[in-house]
Amino acid sequence: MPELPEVETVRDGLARHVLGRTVVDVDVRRDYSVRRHEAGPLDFAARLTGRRLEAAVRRGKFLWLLLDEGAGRGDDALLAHLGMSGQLLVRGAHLADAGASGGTTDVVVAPGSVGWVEHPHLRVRLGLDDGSALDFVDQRTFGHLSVPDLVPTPDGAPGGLGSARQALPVPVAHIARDLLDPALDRRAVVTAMRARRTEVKRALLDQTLVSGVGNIYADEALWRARLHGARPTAALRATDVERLLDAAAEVMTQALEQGGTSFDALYVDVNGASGYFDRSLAVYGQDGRPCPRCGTPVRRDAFANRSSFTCPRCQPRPRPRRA
DNA sequence: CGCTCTACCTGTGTGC
DNA sequence: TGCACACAGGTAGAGC
Repeated sequence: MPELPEVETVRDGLARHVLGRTVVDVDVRRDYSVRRHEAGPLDFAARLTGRRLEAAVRRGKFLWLLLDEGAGRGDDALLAHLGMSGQLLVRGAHLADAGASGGTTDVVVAPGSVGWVEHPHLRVRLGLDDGSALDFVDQRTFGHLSVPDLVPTPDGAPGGLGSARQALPVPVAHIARDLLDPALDRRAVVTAMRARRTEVKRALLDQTLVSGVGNIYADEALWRARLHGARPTAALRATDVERLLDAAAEVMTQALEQGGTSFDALYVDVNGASGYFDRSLAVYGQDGRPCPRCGTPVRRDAFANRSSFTCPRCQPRPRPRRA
């Protein structure tokens, strides 16, 4: 599933392959994929057509492409959330000269030409001015695209953008900075998490506290920090929370490095953890397999309509608290 | 307001 | 073989 490292891999690919291009055609194959664009698919297409893609920005699991100035309107952006199966694929002619970044020898086929195979889960296609296409592909349709306005926030934009771009897409305004954002206030996150009256895994997954962590990396981070996700945040020491945040940042950085090395230059692609990080997962999806640290079989438990994976020895479950 | 729970989707895998 | 159902899970919004 696309969490922060996978989304960052996509952002990087977009930054290298589509910036400077202008959208010349918008083909929404499934309206549901633009459901968050409240003015509807026609308005979505109208707002994008003729616009130039100027920067690729990410916060947590949200990703957006800043658009050049629209006629008589404020700043806006093409916003994407990949959900659990979304992909952004760059396909087409301009990749022929992308050898410097990817070294690919693949035959490049223009969209629509002989030999072109369209992805069965293509939801939205953006035709670009060099004959290439940016495809939004999403099997399970939890992902979505929209073109929201940018709004100034007290928090400001991620990643050291210029002051003219100190703004976030409306749907991202409430999302906290992520663990790889240099401007993240770690101490404030620790304080906020400990102030919560909930379990630590729930707090780690709360995108308004710190963003980018999903179910997979939450379990991996908790395992690295030797904490059970059911531990009450209020009972944790500050050093426990700091260790957890360090572990989460570390595991996501490592995943990002692996994702980067396996990145196929022909695609701006993401297959989620199943694509390339599987072999490095200590506990997620590993029920019954030995814990890499102590050999105790990894355990799977129900958690919030999904699963949690833990080592019962390294991460002892807290004693049930009485109210 | 703070926290928990569910709806939203569809392809894949499993059990009967 | 075919059908039913569980499962994967991020987010918004409803509910308490």
